[in-house]
Amino acid sequence: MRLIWYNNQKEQTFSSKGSDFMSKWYPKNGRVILHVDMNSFYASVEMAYNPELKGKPLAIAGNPEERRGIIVTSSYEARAKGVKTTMPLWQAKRLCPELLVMRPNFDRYRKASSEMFKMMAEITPYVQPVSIDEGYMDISHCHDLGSPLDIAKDLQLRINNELDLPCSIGIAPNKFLAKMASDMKKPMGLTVLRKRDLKTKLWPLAIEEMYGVGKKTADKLKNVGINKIGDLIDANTFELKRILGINGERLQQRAKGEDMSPVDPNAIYDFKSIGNSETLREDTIDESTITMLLRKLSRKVATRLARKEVVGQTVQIMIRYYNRKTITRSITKSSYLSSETDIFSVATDLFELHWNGEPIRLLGVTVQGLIEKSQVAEQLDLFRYQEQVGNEALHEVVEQLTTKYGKNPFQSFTPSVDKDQPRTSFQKDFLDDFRK
DNA sequence: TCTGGGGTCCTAGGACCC
DNA sequence: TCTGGGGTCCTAGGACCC
Repeated sequence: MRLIWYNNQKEQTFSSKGSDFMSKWYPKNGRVILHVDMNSFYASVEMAYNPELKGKPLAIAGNPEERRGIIVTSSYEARAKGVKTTMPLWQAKRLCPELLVMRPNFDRYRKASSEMFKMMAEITPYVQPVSIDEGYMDISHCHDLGSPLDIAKDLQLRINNELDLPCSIGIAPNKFLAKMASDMKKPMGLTVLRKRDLKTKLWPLAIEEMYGVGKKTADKLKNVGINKIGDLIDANTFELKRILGINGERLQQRAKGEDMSPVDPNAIYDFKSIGNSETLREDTIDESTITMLLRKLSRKVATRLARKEVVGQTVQIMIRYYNRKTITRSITKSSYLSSETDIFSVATDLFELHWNGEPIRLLGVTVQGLIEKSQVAEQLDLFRYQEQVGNEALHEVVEQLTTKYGKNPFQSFTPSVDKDQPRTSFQKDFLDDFRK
């Protein structure tokens, strides 16, 4: 019997106790989640592309020609010499003088990425990409394809055989544990992390190894004597909440091995912002340089908005000064914008209003409050209707529909229609009805 | 010679409304 | 003359992740 992977062979023979068996090992939320994590992805793709690079210390760096380049990814050979992600290039070269450095070829990476996600999608539609090189899969219902371990093994082999790319896969009852598991063995690791493995495999890990715990959080936790993931279990929940807010509670839940968050294939479609930023070659106070960069960034953002067919309501700029002090300033407009001209104009206004005159190292432009272009048209419909029939008639219709649907998608609907936009499919249905 | 660029989520204060 | 309490939106900053 392979349907219950929680049991290894031995224990299965012990514990086949009828119904109790099912409830014990294939429980209420008996999910099986994989986390697939490509190993040193960019470097591996380059090696697959040019096998002569294999076995050599290779690094992909932001801007190899420039002073401020940093290591984005490095091969295991480079890591062995101490080269690490985010390390400045000059530092990496000092540690490893024979380091081969390439700039990123994003088109290659995107191609490889889409091939690997295709392979996952052949196993199940429940695939959630989280970045170019990692994703979750919910294979709870894939009994026909073999045991979870077999499925993972097959997938790993296929990615390796057909794409020449190594990956690690974590197998667990939820996303958090799967993520932690895929991290435990690299490269080409396959790690099963069951609830009953937590004590030996998860809890002894240093607290900073935990997903969601960065430097700041680790410091705060260590200050109260929490040094290992297991220490979170017995910690006082109120104390954790006091120190870390809602995140404290969540970390404790996860340490206990609990994480109900679903694998959501649609998550990638509701992005909330699109932005571009760039570090200048040299710190500058030259206004024409600044203007040129703001225009370039606005253009990039506008192009990406257009490609995704969305528009946004808020424009944010980011200024990083020579001393790395960074500020953000934003403004929300009453209408939506998406053109280079509009974004540039708002960004420039914000810049002129808030620049303190000190030398600038980096500028960024981001558009937030995104909605689909098509929904703006729907909104205009509403607006026109309001103008035609007046506010009261509009109210009446909305109220009728609210009764029908049980809730009103335009919560603070009156008096300004243009403030609220449909966001959910429910709202779309509502609107379709409304038009009639 | 320090430290890129793309994001998400959370917090906290003030404005404003009911 | 002084006064509640809940809710949402906007803005800025911080923490984290890849």
